[in-house]
Amino acid sequence: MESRTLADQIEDYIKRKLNSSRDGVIELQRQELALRFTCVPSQVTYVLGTRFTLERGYLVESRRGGGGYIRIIRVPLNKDAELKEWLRQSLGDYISQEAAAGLLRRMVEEGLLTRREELLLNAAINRQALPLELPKRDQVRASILKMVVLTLMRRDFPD
Amino acid sequence: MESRTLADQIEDYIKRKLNSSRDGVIELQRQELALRFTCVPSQVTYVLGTRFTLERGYLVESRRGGGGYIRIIRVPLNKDAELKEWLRQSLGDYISQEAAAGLLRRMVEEGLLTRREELLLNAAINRQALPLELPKRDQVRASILKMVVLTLMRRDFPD
DNA sequence: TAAATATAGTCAAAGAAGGTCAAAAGGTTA
DNA sequence: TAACCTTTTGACCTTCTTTGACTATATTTA
Repeated sequence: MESRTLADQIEDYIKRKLNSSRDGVIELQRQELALRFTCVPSQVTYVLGTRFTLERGYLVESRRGGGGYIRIIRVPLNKDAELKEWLRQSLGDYISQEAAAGLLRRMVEEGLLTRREELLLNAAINRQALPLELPKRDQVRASILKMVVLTLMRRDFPD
Repeated sequence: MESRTLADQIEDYIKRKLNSSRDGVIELQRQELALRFTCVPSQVTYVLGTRFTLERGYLVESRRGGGGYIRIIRVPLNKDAELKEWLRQSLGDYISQEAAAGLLRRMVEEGLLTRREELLLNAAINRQALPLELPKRDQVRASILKMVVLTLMRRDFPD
């Protein structure tokens, strides 16, 4: 498994908790997590800031002071207008390999792509697959992804 | 046969590790290898870039920062000399959209790809998805397809 | 209500990888 | 030997993680 760093472990822990919550919402306390993983509290903040972003489909709310908490909400994307809007916004004229991989991963999580499809498309937009200089490479990648998304949204695309 | 440059030794070492791995996937750390061979880390990068290429049937992934690693994946092409030859011939350095579509279709017929995967990959290598001038476009298409095929042949690729 | 307590947030520095690029060194070949 | 290709090195860059000092805000208590 991919829990090489503390941050990865904390990420996994949170995701497990989210999975076992019925409504995709959990609350936790920063200090408690820090104790559980023997780290400074800001480590938790780091994990939230890098892994539980809106781009990746999470909303994080919190409150300070006594009785404070951090609430993590998995944001569902309902297959239509929202999804298109999200894709339109995420997919600019240029996109890095990392951002593209993030988009594909999200699509898998939303049930739009299978794991196999993700791997194949990741291969197709991989740096090594696009022997181009840098502004151009990110541009072509964005172009490919747009086409893929359009295809995916065609009425006659198979389930 | 006694070339024995440092690069050759490192190459051999990595290949031995790959051989003794169960699934043709290993992970290593650049710095660790550099220490083992008493060389600068970029020497390892050089070996990877010259010996563990797509053409030779290897995929290389990596991650920076704490917990960083280099993952080397060997695609078992030798398993199937025919397939290898077929790919070498069909999939040259350049390939047209039509020929590429033919390959994908063939792969579906062989049970290597699903219909959905074919549609998505066709979208990805479509003329419109590759805003490039003509010699280049066919070259990038060939590159993408190679990457996709290699990915498909990874031992750890899901059924 | 003021002070104490309990949380969470921010930010920058330090640490831990890997990447890039070009020059120097070493080999091969015409 | 000159030209060319491959290997070796090192300086510098980018990305990601960990840590801690300091800040902000909410609740509880005196």
